[in-house]
Amino acid sequence: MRILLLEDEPEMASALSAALEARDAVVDHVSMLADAEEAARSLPYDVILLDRQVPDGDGLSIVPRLRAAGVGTPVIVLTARGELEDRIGGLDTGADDYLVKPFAMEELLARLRAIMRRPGDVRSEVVSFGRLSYDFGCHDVLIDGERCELPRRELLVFEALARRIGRTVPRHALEEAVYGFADDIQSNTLDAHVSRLRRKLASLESGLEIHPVRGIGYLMRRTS
Amino acid sequence: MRILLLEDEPEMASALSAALEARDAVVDHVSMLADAEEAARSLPYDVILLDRQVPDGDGLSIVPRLRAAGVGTPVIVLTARGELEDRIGGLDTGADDYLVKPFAMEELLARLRAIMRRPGDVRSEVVSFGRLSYDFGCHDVLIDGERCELPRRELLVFEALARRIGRTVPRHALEEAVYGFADDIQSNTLDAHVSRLRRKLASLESGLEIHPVRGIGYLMRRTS
DNA sequence: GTCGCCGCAATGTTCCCGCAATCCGCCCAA
DNA sequence: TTGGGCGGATTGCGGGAACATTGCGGCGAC
Repeated sequence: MRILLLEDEPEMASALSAALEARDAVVDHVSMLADAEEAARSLPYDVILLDRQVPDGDGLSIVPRLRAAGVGTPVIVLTARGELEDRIGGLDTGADDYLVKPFAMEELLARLRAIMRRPGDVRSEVVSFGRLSYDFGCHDVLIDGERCELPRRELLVFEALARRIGRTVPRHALEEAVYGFADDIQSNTLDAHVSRLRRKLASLESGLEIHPVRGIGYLMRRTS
Repeated sequence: MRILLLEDEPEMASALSAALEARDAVVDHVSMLADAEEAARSLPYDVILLDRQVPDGDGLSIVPRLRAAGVGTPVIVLTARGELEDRIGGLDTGADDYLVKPFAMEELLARLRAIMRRPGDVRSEVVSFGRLSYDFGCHDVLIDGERCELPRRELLVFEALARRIGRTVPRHALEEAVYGFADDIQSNTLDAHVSRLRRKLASLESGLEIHPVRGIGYLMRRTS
């Protein structure tokens, strides 16, 4: 496991490094924000551990920049700033977990294991695909920053496809996302919504297109 | 967002439900272990919230059973048992996060958002053979990360062979995988699919090849 | 009332599938 | 050695299944 550690207190840093390396992790330790951001951008770490108080700013500040740059590496914040609003702010800035110092090393290791059990990278609350961006939080579709209204069903289809952009979304998963479990749907209503959504994405020149995957479902990807 | 809530204290349960539903979540509330396990097995929730102390046991105990059954839904534990070893044990049992009561509702919501930023709720099974990888969940074949389209029948053949890579798959097992049990197939249709698949694997330089095993079936292995 | 979304169904379109004809390579026996 | 038989390989084609598109009636929101 490759770990990037941003921590400016030498004692804390060496203690963490030692404990992690004892668990067969490879730790890259940096003390400055800028170094951390550059390392995270250029190397594929499995997880990033961030201290908030570092000499050149708030460690948390690199998270949105990394997410915007497409770096989805999980982030765990380690900090003495443990007030409720700090924790909430940290998580909503894009961190995956938030541990308040002092913490038990065993708990950090357990939380690392929990994060490593999950496959794939984290996705930011707001995703951008070329001219189009989507905010999963407030369900807003923006094209060139302009809000674009979508009917409810089409929005649900879009959201389900956007969550797994570039990968096939099985038909039953789409039906589940658009209707509930109980809701039984007949006919080709789902296809109709997909069709209308597809046309809108095209006419808005959103840079996204929806492809059918015969016998399986649908897939959305950037226009090639 | 669909949430399964296991909580036996009525006050806590209704407070949680109300707060979550105010955020547009759909909450299924159960008070017993057995109900929670059955619901989690049969319905695809986005996240499961578990209380540990419920009348018929420890809420955590269903997590390993769900994981073993292939249910990968994220789990957040909400409990009064907040000792260090409880937290570590909870995380290592398969929980994704662990919140100790009393907690601030806002923090739970933030941790929910953090978990929902992740791409899939279900751990999809992905296998890699050199340049090629296959995702059994969404049925995507990737070569060097690039999605490669396969017709449904060929995909089913590939899937059956990939499950037993390096070992012979008998003809009847392939037929069963590609068609149902009932479906009766005549002629050499299966061979035709194998042939087309083989050609594609070769022309894509996937690093995989399909060999016939005379009188038995077929076998897929890495190119030697 | 009116506007717009939804579910549904009819119709058009595309592409896959099953089939079969033919070819190839291996093995065996005369 | 050679011809025949057998199991598999390959490929073109017609039918049909899956998907696309669009119009309509209904109902709910405002």
